[in-house]
Amino acid sequence: MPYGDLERAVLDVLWDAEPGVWLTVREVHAVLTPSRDVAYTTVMTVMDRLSRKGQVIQRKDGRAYLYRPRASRGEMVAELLNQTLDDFSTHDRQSALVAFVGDASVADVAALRDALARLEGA
Amino acid sequence: MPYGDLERAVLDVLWDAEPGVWLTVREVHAVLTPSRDVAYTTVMTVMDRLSRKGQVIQRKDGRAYLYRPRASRGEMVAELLNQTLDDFSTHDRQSALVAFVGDASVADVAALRDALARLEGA
DNA sequence: TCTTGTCTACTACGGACAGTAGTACGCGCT
DNA sequence: AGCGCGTACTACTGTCCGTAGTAGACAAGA
Repeated sequence: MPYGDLERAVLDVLWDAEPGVWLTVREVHAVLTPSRDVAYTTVMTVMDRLSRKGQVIQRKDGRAYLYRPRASRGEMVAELLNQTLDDFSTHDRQSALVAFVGDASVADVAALRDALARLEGA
Repeated sequence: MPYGDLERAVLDVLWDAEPGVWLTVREVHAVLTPSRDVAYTTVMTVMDRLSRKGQVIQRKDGRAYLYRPRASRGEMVAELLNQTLDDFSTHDRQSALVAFVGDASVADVAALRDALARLEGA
């Protein structure tokens, strides 16, 4: 698993915000805190690390930093999928995709068909 | 990245063997050793860890252990893809798949179409 | 039977990554 | 001038992985 548990939780908060909205550490912490008992500074550290890794974008606003995800959830997951494919199937990308489709749920298959159809149209 | 560099190299060796063939540590080490200067016991440790993690299957043959991958490369990569999707897109699997298809190379798109067509036929 | 070579089992260490968080310090407002 | 918020810096822990040595079991040859 790339990215830890808390990192993903933070990303989720950012992704669940309105697109284009920037959040402060305090706001993210507030969202997280009912489900996780985590210190403010911990959230800060994690968000800082995510920004170092390029997964979130940091912007200064007065004294505080504002954060927003670098890409949407879908885009970022798509990148991860590609990276997995790159890392593991140097030669054999095809058969991995075939196996993936073979295992896929009905809903996933529908989503794939749909996306491919959309390509067709464009 | 799940699995380290050497772990993947070991898996690659196992995957590149004839399907169904069991390999010894020595054999894997022999394949690896021209490209990587790595000790025999290192390969052994890695293979042992992979078997603890369930990625390879260990079978005793006399004194030595024989190893074989738990699944084919394609199957394992497909699992990883699914896991990424599960971990990250609790709600939003669809849009991740759409983004993935949108970014995909021509070859990947062809592979997907092909796999879907095969499903259709079956 | 003694020796030597081959395997495994056990142990260990260092670096990276992630969760976790305290402390110190700056800055603006009251 | 002091309080509160926010960041910067630092640090500790656990896990994963690369890396590998050493000890001990056991088989085959001399």
